[in-house]
Amino acid sequence: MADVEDTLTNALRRRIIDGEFAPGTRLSEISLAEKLGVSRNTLREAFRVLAEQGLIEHVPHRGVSVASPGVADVVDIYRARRYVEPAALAAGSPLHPAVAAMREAVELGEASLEARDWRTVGTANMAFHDAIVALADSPRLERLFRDIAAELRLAFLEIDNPEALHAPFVTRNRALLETFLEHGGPAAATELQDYLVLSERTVLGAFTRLRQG
Amino acid sequence: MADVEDTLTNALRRRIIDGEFAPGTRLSEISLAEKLGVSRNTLREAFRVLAEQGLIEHVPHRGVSVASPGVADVVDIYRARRYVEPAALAAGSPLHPAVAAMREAVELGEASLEARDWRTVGTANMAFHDAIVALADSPRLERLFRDIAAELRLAFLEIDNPEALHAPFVTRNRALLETFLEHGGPAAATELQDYLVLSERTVLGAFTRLRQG
DNA sequence: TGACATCGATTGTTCAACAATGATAGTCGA
DNA sequence: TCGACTATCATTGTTGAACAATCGATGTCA
Repeated sequence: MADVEDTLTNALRRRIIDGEFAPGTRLSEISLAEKLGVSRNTLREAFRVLAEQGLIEHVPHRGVSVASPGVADVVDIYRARRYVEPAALAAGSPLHPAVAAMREAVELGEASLEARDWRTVGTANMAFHDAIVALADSPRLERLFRDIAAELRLAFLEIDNPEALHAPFVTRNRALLETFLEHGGPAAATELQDYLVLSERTVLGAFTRLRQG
Repeated sequence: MADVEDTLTNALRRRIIDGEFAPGTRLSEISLAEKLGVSRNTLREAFRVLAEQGLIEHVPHRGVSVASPGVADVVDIYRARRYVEPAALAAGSPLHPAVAAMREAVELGEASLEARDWRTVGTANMAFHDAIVALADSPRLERLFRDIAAELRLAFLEIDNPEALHAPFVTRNRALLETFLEHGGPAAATELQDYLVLSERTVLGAFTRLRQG
């Protein structure tokens, strides 16, 4: 299964994150297996992995569906982010290789902002925060962030107003990087705390508006 | 699979954590499936879940074996713990339901210490820290801790000197709980930082001695 | 209208088979 | 004798079909 299924798991993961299957979509074993050209058993193994990662939801005897994070999930995701990201930034070294990734993400975000390519702006924002977590040099924390970042992407898909969601943070990413390099990790960590509060508020606001109208 | 396999996954998980399969043990699909009375396919699905949780290691075409955490893993596990536990304690409320769980864990640890039941002492210690994480009210952080706690148990199994590993921390748990209740979260968080450093050093020391002879 | 029984579709699970891969053992040559 | 090579074999990866178990929907009846 490592051959076909590892590929299969990644392929499915990418397609879900890319929004090919909208959040909440039921994933039928039979039809999806046929569509992907694999057997039901192989597909089910991939399902278990993705369910464990929180990307799909598995209800016994009712099948799996793409996760559709709610307000509680978003709140918890940001709570987890506030536990990890500021601390990683505070303790991070400006000489760490991940700093280059941070800079690249900032620049990609700025370029995509100008091109009004909101999808890529969102990807760049996530890459920026991924790089922040990478400062901690902890595979386990990176894996946690990878999973919650994927969940957050699903939440973004539900909202479907990428400009409001991603655009405001390109400037903040640049500023945060400069604070980190010029004033050090602790100062940047404080700034990131506010950043995350604002980001959470933006997402939750969009969610609330979604429910009302 | 939810019926048989959810049970199956939990059963396997428990047996691994309990040390029925020593760290590093190869788990043959055929023989284990026969032993457990399930089919290979069903067992493989459980394997995927446990592999995702870090309890077993999966090498393509070579099967799965019980994880045997090394020094790097222990270091990373404690790094992750230092990111989560002190912050959870610092922000935790003394009125939180998890405080009762903390107290119960302390008392169970003290009783088991007197009975020289090191296995239960270890379980109680883990329950104590689990309760600390529960203070954060974050399902995702709890899941992270659940996984790394299980890995840590495997590391303990490798060392196999439960008294030195668990006994010293019963007193510290009691002290930490009292600090939390009497002087508040931040003070307790500071104490927990030192606690975790000491704990890590204890485990790593035992590991090093293990390699040398 | 609402409770109930029936039906159908899907999931849960098993089994048997075969391809692909990795490890092992045995062979050959230097 | 030793090392490289090859053949063999056991195990994993994957498939397809089959059947039981369960859920949801449909339709029936009071």
